[in-house]
Amino acid sequence: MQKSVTVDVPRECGECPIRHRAVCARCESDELLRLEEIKYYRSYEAGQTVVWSGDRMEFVGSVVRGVASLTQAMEDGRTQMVGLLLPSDFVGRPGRDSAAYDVVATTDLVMCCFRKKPFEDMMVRTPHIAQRLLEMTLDELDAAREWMLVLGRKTAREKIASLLSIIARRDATLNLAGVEGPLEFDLPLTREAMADYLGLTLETVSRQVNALKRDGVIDLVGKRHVIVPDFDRLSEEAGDDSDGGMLS
Amino acid sequence: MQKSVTVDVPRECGECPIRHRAVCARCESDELLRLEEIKYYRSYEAGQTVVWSGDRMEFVGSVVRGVASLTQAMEDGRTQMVGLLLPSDFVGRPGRDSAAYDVVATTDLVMCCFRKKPFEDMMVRTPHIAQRLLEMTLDELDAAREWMLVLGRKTAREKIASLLSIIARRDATLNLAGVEGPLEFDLPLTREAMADYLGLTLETVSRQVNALKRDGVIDLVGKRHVIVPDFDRLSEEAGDDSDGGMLS
DNA sequence: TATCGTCATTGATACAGATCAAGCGCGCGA
DNA sequence: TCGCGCGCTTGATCTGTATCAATGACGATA
Repeated sequence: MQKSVTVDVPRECGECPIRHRAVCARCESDELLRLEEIKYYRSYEAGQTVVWSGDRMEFVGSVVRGVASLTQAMEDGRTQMVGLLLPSDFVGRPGRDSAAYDVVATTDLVMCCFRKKPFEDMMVRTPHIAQRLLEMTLDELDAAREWMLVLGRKTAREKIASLLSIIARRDATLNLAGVEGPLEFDLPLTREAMADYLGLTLETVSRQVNALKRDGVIDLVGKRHVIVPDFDRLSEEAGDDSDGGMLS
Repeated sequence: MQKSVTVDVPRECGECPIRHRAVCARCESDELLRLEEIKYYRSYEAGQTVVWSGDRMEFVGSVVRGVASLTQAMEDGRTQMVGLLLPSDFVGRPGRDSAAYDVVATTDLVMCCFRKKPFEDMMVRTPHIAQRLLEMTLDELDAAREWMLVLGRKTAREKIASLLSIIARRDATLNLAGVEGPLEFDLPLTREAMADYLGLTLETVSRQVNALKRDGVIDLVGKRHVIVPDFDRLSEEAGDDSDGGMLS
């Protein structure tokens, strides 16, 4: 049964919650107007696939609300998440016409889409967009490299702590969030999705999450709501330099 | 003892072996002239560190000859390679002033360097450079994501086969190389560097390389020269779709 | 209220790859 | 020519995580 997703989207870019972080962040108001002409919103419900790997990409766009994941699968079913897309993140590669990864909504999702061709045309004429996209891509590359360290060298416990720390950090920068005091957030991922993110099985994820809880590193309300009483402690468990490194 | 590295570099960009693949690939001849004014070459010998993570970056640049690696280390010494830089690859991030990773020459290395500030200035005025850098960064991101699947989900044997396949492919596109017939190349990495690339120990790397040899998937001349009699077979061992996917 | 499905937990066991420990082979400098 | 060091191999053993197998908890549907 089709659950109806309330589409409560800004009508103007000026009011958009991701206005200052997305690919359009650097646009002047006239550029924004032209973007507005080619944009449209689309909603997906949790679990829905946005694009299948190999399919023709009709659009590129930004996550406005919700969370999506980029995953890659082997023929025998082994699956690795290769991107976690939070609000303001960009989906799609200008210049390529078929998707390289599966894009799946892991929560209810709203995307701001641009038909691919007009967007590409606009990118050529609008350096502000290309500049911002370069910056965002470089950030994603950094994130991917941090993730490679997690996948290649960390223990299961450190992997879980790393994931929680990454989500906590991104959640904190997205919302207001003073750095001090207990952090608190909802996990946007099932245990299985966490396993796909971290290169583990869902059983190991479950065991290690509960171990971190037993050890007081985190607290759980239900299965998805996480409280982090001491972020430095969590960073330590993640094996990160204890530089207190909030912010990127 | 300082081994002298013969610096046999092109004097003009027009004769440069990476002219059509590097960050300057799209430049017109007048743009190239301006780049030539701010460029200089630097050589490193195998094993030398080009930049330390956290250090101030004085320059950005391209690998002209040789191989370098980008690595990240944890406090306790665990090390993960996060980038393998072959000729034409770009080092450094415009807009950031301290290095995020260690850059180490894994073979003798020649780099074409640009002082950071003048290059950044030039990037603003020269869309061709920014465009090409975006394209290259997107390619690197794709490579990083393929690598994440390797790190997260593949067995030791598949990891080794994947690495060999990646190097064979890049080597083939760099040189002439018809697709058919046995491929042949030198491994630019020690067993330890391969282990750091793949999230394994050097012992496991050694065992699996020799296992692939015993099984006839590869042949070795000495310890570093690899012959691949059947590339499809290698791809299969790597767990890749047997789409015969040469080229990206 | 009963039933089903999804998501998560928990336990027992197996195994791939890490770890610990020699030992080899080749190039280089003395 | 010897000996040393580095890169690599090989073997024995240990262990962290996967795998296999129930079971539990909750929300939705009938």
